[in-house]
Amino acid sequence: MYEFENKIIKDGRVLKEQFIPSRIVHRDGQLKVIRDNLRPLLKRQQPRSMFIHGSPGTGKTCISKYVTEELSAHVSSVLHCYVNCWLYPSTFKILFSILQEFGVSMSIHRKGTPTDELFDIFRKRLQDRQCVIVLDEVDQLEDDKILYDLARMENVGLMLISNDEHALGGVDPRVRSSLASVDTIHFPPYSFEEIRDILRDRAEWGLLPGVVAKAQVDWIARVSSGDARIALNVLRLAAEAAENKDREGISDEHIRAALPKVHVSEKEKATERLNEHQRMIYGIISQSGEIKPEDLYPEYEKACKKNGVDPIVDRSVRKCLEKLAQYKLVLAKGEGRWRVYSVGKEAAGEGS
DNA sequence: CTTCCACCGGAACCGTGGGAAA
DNA sequence: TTTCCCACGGTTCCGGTGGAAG
Repeated sequence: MYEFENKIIKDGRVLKEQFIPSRIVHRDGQLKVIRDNLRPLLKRQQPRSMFIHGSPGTGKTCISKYVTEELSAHVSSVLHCYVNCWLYPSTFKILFSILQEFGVSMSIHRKGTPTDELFDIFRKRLQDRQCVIVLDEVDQLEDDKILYDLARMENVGLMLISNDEHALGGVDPRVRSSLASVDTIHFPPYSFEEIRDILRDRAEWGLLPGVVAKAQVDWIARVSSGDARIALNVLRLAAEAAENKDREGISDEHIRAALPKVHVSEKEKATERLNEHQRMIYGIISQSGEIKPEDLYPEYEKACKKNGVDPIVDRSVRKCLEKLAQYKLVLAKGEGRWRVYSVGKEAAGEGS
C-alpha cells in the first residue's frame, strides 16, 4: 500500500528470534543426537524422549522446532506440536493448544470441557499415528502429572526444554520414573565465532548486501556473550532504526542505541505478563532489595491504598509470591517463615 | 514446661466468565 | 433466552510449626 522500497532490510522475518532458518549453523552434535532419538519414528517405533537444557539464546527452541518440522516434512504421518508452558501452564491449556495445533479445536468447546476429556480426544485423534510434543519452559508447568501421562503414551516422543538444568529435579517420583529413560542434552552458550557465523548467516538472508560491516557483526557478536537471541535482536533493532532514519546502511550509532534496549527487556517482558497484584508485590520486593514475608503484606496493603486498589487476602499474596518465584522474577531463600524474598542478582544493588 | 501467637501452606470452596446445548 | 458446564483466580478454613511469653 505504501510505495516504500527497503534500503536495508531484505526480509525482516529472518532477523526475528522466532524465525527458523533453513539450515542450522553449528550445533551439529546436538542436532545429530536429537535426530537419532527421533529416528525410530521412521520405522514406526517408539522414539526416545529428551530433556534439553541450556542458557537463553543457545538455540534450544529453534533447533527443536527445526527438527520436528524437518521430521514431519519427511514423514507426513508424524504429527508435531510446540507448546510454551509459560504461556500455557495448566494441563488443560497444554492439551487444548496441542489439540488446536492438531486441528481439532473446532470439535471441542474451549470452556465447559473437562481436562480428562481433552486427554481422551487427544488419544483418539492420535490413534495409531505418532507425534512429537515439544514442551518449552517446562519448569513453568503447574502440574507435572501431564508429563507422566504423556511419557507413558505409546507413539509420543517428548522434547522437554528448560533454561534450568534441574527443571526435572523436583518432579514427583512417579513422574520421575516415567521419565527415567529421557536423554539429557546440554546446549552450551555459543562461542564468539559461532555467534558471528549465525549473525553473518542471518544478515546474508535478512539484509541487503553491504549494509552492515564485518567489524560491526563482530562487535555485536562480542557483546552478546554467547546469547544468540541478544545478538539477533541487536542486529534487528539496529537494522530497523537504520531503515526508518538514515537508510544508508547501519551505523555504529544504530548498534550502540540498540544494545541497552535488548538487555533491559528480558525482565521487563516478564513483568508485563503479571497481573496488578503480582506487579505491586514485585515492585515492593525490588524496592526493598530483601524482604521477609511477614513484612511484605503490610507494605502491600499500603501500596494498594496508594493505588486505590482493593487488596487481596494474605493467603492470596502468598500464592502470588509462589508464582513470582516460579517465574524466577524473585528469589526465595529459605523455607517457610524464615524465607527471604529478593529480586534476581542483577538488581540486588538498587533499593533504598 | 506449657500456652499462646503469628505465620505458612494444603485443601476445599466460591464466584465469575464464557461457550454449548436446550 | 435460560441453563448447564468447567477452568481459574481468589477466599476461607484449618492443621502444623517454632519462637516468645507465662
